[in-house]
Amino acid sequence: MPSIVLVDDHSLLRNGLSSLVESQGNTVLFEADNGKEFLEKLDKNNLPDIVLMDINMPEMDGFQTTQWLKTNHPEIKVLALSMYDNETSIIRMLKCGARGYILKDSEPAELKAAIDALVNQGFYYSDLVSGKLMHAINKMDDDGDGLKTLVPLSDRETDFLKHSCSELTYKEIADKMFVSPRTIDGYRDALFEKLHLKTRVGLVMYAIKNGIVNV
Amino acid sequence: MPSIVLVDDHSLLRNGLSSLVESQGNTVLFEADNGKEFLEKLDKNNLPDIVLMDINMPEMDGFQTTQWLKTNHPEIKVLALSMYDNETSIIRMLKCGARGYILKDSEPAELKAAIDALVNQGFYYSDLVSGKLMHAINKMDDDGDGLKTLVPLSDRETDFLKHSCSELTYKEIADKMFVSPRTIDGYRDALFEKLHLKTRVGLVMYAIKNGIVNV
DNA sequence: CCTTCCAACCGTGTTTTCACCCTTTTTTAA
DNA sequence: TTAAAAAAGGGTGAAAACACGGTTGGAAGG
Repeated sequence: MPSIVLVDDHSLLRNGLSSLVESQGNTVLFEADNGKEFLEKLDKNNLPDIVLMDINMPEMDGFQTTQWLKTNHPEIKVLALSMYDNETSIIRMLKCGARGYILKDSEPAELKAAIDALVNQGFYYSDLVSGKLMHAINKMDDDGDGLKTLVPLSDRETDFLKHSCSELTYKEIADKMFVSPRTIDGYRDALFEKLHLKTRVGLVMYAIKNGIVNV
Repeated sequence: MPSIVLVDDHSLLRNGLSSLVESQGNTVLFEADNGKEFLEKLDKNNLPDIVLMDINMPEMDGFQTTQWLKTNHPEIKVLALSMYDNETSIIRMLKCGARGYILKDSEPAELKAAIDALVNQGFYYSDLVSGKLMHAINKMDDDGDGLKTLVPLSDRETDFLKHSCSELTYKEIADKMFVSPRTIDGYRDALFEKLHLKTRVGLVMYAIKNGIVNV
């Protein structure tokens, strides 16, 4: 009987999920509202087999938390649970050490299948995940830049990206970030290059899809 | 024992929610994936007391479905269930006839309180909703335009808004919509006016927050 | 019938955004 | 410790976005 921990900031979903996975024959060790709370509640003498991990959370998100688990408790298997099926999130989550990825609009049967697969085979790659992986690999070949989908953004760039999702002009953003407008130009151009975009709207959509800003 | 129907496209959440509300002493009549499915499943001889209604759904969203219920079965009480706490959604949902509005990250206790309130008093206005309503009223006084938050957009404007959430230039959008770039200018200016915005990024953020485009 | 309203369209001018090419300073890594 | 990379700042010009003030033609209502 696999022991499971739920990490998600939507407590209605989390509670419901809790009864669901228990009815499917699992034990829920505890629940946490976000990554930070999860770390606090984690008991070294009673570790879970599986963590059902949301991605977008306040305080400490799914990427960070999964990464932490990868280095500190690699034996704990993470099943990512997300609202969205965008490629970058999937790839990034797998990069951080997740063993599977399912959407919140999956059927309960798929959740069960995923948990079983994690217990028995150690991983669960749904058609969705396989498809996205395949697509990502194809794109890698296209532009010879395999890192494309998982470009790390610097703190300043992330900060700039957040400010871009507003009606501020670049000059105003420069003021808020205490740098010259030219520097902002630099951040923007760097992001255009990295993310293969060409307009500010593109930046905004990227930031939202990847949870850099919260809508 | 109040009978309840769940309408939400995230079946994991829906299933979990189902066991949760049953454990709280309610009957779940049925579940539906979206508004359209809900209408199909609705049995005139066995109507629910309460509908737990998600807002963002494919096919037919929470606004439309609630509106339909308001005209066809006003005795059925709708409790809106949303990810986001943005004012326009709340106001619009109440306008459509919802008797309450709770967030998906509420505690189960709040869900129970809301359902009880709907049964006993016919409505549930949480602090969140009251606060937003108050704020909306204050803003009404500010600009003398009470309709501000619930401006109806024309089909063409909505269409334009969707296209705006891309890297297309206005000229390219004009081509796609088979009108002159000047007309697009007009749509944009009209939306700026209606929504109190001044940049394209503002439009994009509005479209996303109000579910006009799906991320 | 006339007026009002609205959608579509037009012109002009300013501001913002984007592209491209550049230097200096600081940090990182071989 | 020296080479390379990253971060910051810069200039110019073209393209896109925005502001404002118009025109036209058709539908709705007094």
